[in-house]
Amino acid sequence: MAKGEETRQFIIDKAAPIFNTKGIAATSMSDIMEATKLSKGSMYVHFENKEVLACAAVDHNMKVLGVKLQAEMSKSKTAKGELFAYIDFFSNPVTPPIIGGCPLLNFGTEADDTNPIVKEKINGGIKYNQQLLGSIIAKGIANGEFNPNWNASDFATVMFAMMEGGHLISRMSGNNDKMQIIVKTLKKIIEENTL
Amino acid sequence: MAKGEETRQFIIDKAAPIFNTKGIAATSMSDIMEATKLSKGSMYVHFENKEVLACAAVDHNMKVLGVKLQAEMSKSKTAKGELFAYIDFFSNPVTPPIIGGCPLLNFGTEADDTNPIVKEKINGGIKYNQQLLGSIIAKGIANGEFNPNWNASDFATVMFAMMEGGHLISRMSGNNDKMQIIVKTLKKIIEENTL
DNA sequence: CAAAAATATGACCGATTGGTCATTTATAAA
DNA sequence: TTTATAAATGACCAATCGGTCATATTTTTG
Repeated sequence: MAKGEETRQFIIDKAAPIFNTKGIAATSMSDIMEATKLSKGSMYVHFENKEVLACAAVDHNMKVLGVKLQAEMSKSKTAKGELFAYIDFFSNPVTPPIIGGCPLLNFGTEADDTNPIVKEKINGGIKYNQQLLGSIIAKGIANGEFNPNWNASDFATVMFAMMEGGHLISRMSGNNDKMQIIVKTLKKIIEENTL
Repeated sequence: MAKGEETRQFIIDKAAPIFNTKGIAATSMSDIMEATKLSKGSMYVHFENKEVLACAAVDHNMKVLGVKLQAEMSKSKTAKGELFAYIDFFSNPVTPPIIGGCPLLNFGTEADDTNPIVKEKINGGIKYNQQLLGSIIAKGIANGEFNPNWNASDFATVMFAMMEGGHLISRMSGNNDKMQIIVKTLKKIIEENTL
């Protein structure tokens, strides 16, 4: 990797958790300078402005989270195991897989009415998650693991929504109790549809 | 109402939707000045700083939403009717009851790691919603409307989480399709527990 | 109506914002 | 090793930020 690209990645690595924690608007270029110990001029060699850096940070957060998730899910052999791995991966919002919590929730709500580019990135991330879950269920049905009358697409939507909602509740209360109820409920539904 | 209190309320009325749309960090006092057509000095007669105004705006958004919700729910005579009214009230995230969408989601995610005061306000709002739903179900069970084995508290949590998650999904995609799936699923569960 | 108190104004403040650029330093190519 | 290219620096910029305050105006009180 060329020196330039190396520094660019280094900046993104340091910036991503800051943006995910403080939000885009509340994160300043000085915050990134402090975290990277780089000069202001150097930042602008690699990113033409704050918006571009923020977008790169959004992408990075989603990618890192996706890679960690896949690493966990790939340990499972069955469709049911994969769904459980997905649930377990996100079952602890107070100490989440990446600093700041779910980037879809964080950047999504901030970008909603103000940043169409980031909003579309988040929309893509949400769709990806729903499709991932839907295809696992479809695979499980094809496998003979799951009840063939189970609506894969609908449950994928419901499951994703419950996880995000549970994430919000638990982060606000500061403990994972409510998320555990979500986890328990989802696993029960999956069990009920397991043959 | 004294003149001072009148102006204070007027400022909050104008500021609340702006904060709910842009977020606290991204909303400037100039934004409020422009919306109210008041001078900067006048703002600081009624609010000692931006943080105090933002808190008042958060409270206001939650209160207005709560009043509108109660108005809809009070039309129902049965517990099932009240739950359906709650669901219908939030069933259209693209054109939500108040400008900017759900304040619990908006301010919650922003305040999460940065603003403990607002965070606690949102935590209170979330608890209130769960308790509201839980008590309606409990009432329905006492009534003989609902299956007495239904776990009121757990379903209240699940329902609230699904609504918030669905809200996020639909606002990001810009249409209510996924929220309709959430609505359909919740109503089906309620029907299944109706005697 | 007059005096006192509350409210509204806008110029002004220091600090910080995102962003630029001439210059220096380090890397890559010849 | 010399030369050309890329990257890093930090002083600097205009604009905006949240916030103050002397002054003017309006409202309330006696």
